[in-house]
Parts: sequence; C-alpha cells; structure tokens
Amino acid sequence: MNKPPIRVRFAPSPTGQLHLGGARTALFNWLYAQHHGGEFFLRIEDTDRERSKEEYTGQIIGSLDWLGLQWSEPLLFQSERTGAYKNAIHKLLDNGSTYRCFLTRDELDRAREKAQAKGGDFRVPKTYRDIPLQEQKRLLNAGQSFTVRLKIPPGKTLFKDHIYGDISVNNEEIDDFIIARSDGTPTYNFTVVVDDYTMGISHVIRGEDHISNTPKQLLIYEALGYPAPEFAHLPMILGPDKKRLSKRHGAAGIQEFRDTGYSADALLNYLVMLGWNPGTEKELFTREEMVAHFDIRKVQKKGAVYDEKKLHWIAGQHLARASEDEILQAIRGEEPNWQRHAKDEYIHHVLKLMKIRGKTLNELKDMTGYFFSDPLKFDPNTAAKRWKDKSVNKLIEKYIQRLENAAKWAAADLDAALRATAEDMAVSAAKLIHPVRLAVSGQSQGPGLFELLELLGKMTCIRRLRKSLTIFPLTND
RNA sequence: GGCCCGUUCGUCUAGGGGUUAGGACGCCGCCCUCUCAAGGCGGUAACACGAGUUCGAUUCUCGUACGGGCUACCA
Repeated sequence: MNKPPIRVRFAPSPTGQLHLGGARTALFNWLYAQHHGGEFFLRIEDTDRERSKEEYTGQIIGSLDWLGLQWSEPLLFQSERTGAYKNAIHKLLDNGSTYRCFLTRDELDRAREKAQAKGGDFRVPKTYRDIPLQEQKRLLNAGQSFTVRLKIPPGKTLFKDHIYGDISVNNEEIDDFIIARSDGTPTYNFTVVVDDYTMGISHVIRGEDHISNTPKQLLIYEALGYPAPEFAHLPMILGPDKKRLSKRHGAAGIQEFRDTGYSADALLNYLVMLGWNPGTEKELFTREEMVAHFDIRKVQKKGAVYDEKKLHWIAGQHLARASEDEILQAIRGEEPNWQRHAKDEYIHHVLKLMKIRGKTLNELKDMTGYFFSDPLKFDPNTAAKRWKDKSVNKLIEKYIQRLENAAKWAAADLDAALRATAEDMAVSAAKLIHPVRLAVSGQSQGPGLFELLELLGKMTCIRRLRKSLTIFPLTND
C-alpha cells in the first residue's frame, strides 16, 4: 500500500487583503504539507466578479510571500477555468444528477420571505426536479432562463473530520442547491470540488465556517464520480467579543502587522499557537521547529481569541533570540537604507545591546536613534529629577576631565573613573550616572551606562557631555 | 427558526473517573541593578449549569444555558 501524495491548498478569494484568519489557514496548510513532505498550492477564487479585485490578489500574494509560505506552481485562478466548470456541469446534466430549475429569483425571494414571516424553515421547492423532457424543451425554447440544481439524494451524508471527528447531516436538511447560475457561471461549492479534484488535493484544510459546506461538496463529488479528499476544519480566530475576527476589531490585515514591525517568524509562531499546541510546554518555535512538531490532531475545536499582548511577547522573544545580523537584515528588508552611513559592525554592537529591550523592529529603530546621531531632545522629567542644579555641572566637568585623560576606553575603566570622580566629590555614583546617561542619550533609561559609553566612543561622549553643560539645568537660577 | 459545531484561570492552553487541576501571556510583589528591559522567585485567577452512571465526576451520558458557524443565482 503506497499512500497517495499529500497535496493541500489555500484558496482565498480576492475580496480583501489577507487577514489573520486567512494567514493561519495558509500556515496550517503549509505546515501540514511541509511536515508530511507534501505540496502546498495556492488558488485564487476570483469568480465573484463584483467583489474580486486584482489589487487584492496582489496584496494576498505579497503577504503570503512575506510570511514565507512558499507555494508550488501552478498558481491557479478560478477565472481561468470556466471551460472546466462548463464541462463538469454538462456531465452532471447528462448523467441526471442535476436538473434545470426555471424558478426565478423573484419567485424564490418572495416564497422565502413568506416562509420566514411564518416562522422560518424555508425549503427550495423541487418544482422542476422531475418534469418531463418535452416540458423542459418547451421552456428552453421559450427562452426561459434557468439555474442548474443538484438533485440531493435521500439518505445521510457523513464524513470524518481530522479535527472535529465524525460529522453527519441528513440530506433532507440540504436544499437542491444551485451549481450553475442563470448566466451559466458555476457557484462556489461546485468550483471548489472541480478544482480540488483537478489539482489532486488530498486534504482540504480550511476554516470551520466551511463545515456545513462539506456535505454539499461531498454530494457533488459523488455526482461527478470523483473520489473525495479528506477534511480538516480549523476553529475560527475570534475578537475580544468572541465574534469572528474582522476589520472591525482593528489590526486584522497582515500588512498592518508587517508595518508595525513584527517579523514574519514571530507572527507565524503566534499564529501556530493559536488553536494548536505541540503537546509539550514549548511555545517558542522557529519555522523549522514548527514544521517538525506540527500535528493536525492537536488542533483545538474551540475558537481562539486573538491576544495582541501575547503576540507582542512572542515577538520580543524572537528578537532576543535572533542574531544581530538577522535583525539588521529584517530591518533593511523593510527600510533598505536604514543607518547606511554606519558600519555594520557598529550596528551589530548596537543591536546586541538593544535587542532585548524592544519587541518589534520599529521599537528597535525608535530606541536606537542616539547611537547614530547626537540627541536633540532630552527628557524634561529626567532633567528635572536628575539635573536639578549647577552642582551637577561641576560633577560632569570633573568626569569629563577624567575621561579626557583616560588611557583605555573600556567599560570597566569608564566605570572606575566615574566612581573615583563620585568619591572625590563625596557623592553617590548614581548622582553622576543618571545625568551622564541623560547627556549622552537624552533618555532616562537604556543599556548599562558604561557599555553605552564604550560603544559610543570617546569623542562622541565628550562632545555630548560638553554640550550638556550648556543645556542643563533647564531652570535658570 | 432549522441544521452543524463548541464550552478548563481575563486570554492561549495541559490534563482526564480519585491531581494541592499544570504551563504561558497579562497583572501584582520580591530579587538582580545606575535606569529600562531581559532573567530568577513568588502571588492572583478556571473545570457554564442540572440530572444520570459510579464508591467517587472537571473528566463518561443526557438535557439546559450560553457562544459560534451555516442556512444566497457570495466565497
């Protein structure tokens, strides 16, 4: 027994940008393929002419590309497969598993409204399901427009979902639904089946919102005589209100996560933990580790609420673990000219010092400005607190003198020099440390002061300290 | 309304007939310390409800409640 190859797909419709839910569906498909040595395909479901937009196709592809969820060729567009759908519809018309329905949309709408007013439970009337051939011909010749509906057979439709287990539905619950509209175009449930079959998809992994579509699609597989794939439905990603996450909840577009400086790996790591667990307590994963550990049976059934705080934490952990060069490459990937004037070696030092202090690439960029140019802004609260009066100027002057005479410019020596100065002046080291930090960085916080001074270099430090003597204290007295 | 699915700390989750119900984020406190992070230690907080099965249910069964999805000539 040799197993059929594993082929999965992600099939977004280009009616909006790629959002968190779509990205997770894509990720789980990709992981499933990677883990099992299968292939991952992409299919653009652009049959809704009204809502589909080419720019969204571009955005979705761009986001997937950024996430690094590489798909195999060919990339399929449903809009280019009209021929295949037509053939399949004819096949079903010929083999009698479908019928032409001459009910008009208006008729149906009215009947539906009436039924709903009376308490719901509207069923599509099977008026034309079994009319004689002559009558059909007559209507056709009269130019009556029609839709093609699937004849739902009696019985039960059941399937085994890899995540939800056995699911069954009585066929009576399913209407003779439309597979081809009156303009001849196929509907969603139909195109999905035709495409999944022709693409040789072995496992359909998609959102839980498709569970109720599955029996319908299974019935189409049956009518077409195609073998059905296996199914796995993923729980929804929810907003804080427990409703399916959407634009209303804020940052749902992948592009926004990229814009706020999250790395693709961190986002993927967060996403994989949303609704899945490895069965161990590990929760920080590299891409390779995700592939190695992924097991679809460990996917949750319950919808998961998106929590930005946790994403932020994971992003910080990824940053702390990343090499300085990886971080630099990631930043330059977004902003090619970032700090081009500085030497890579110097930037690496800066990043080494700062990477555990930021969670996102943007935070890192924002907090490292003073490593590359003299600070122009000085935190006024810190100035008020740490540099109250002229007495501080005296201390700084003394420290500058020592620094100028420093033989070695290394953290330990700068430290010793500062403590010696403090001792001379009979003050605590802190009385000097804080104002020096303010003078040199404009900030009240940052890396260890002496590592900072060492990295900035003698000239820069002395320049900034001198300058600060002309600025502080802020209050004149 | 009908059908399908779900329900363990605020959130993500582990567990599973007998556990002090475990971990993570967040929050709080302490330690480290020149600050901020990071890190370490500790704390806070959960089995929706009701029956049944059982010596014993958070765990199994059935109901109820609540939540979600679907119910289109959208995908």
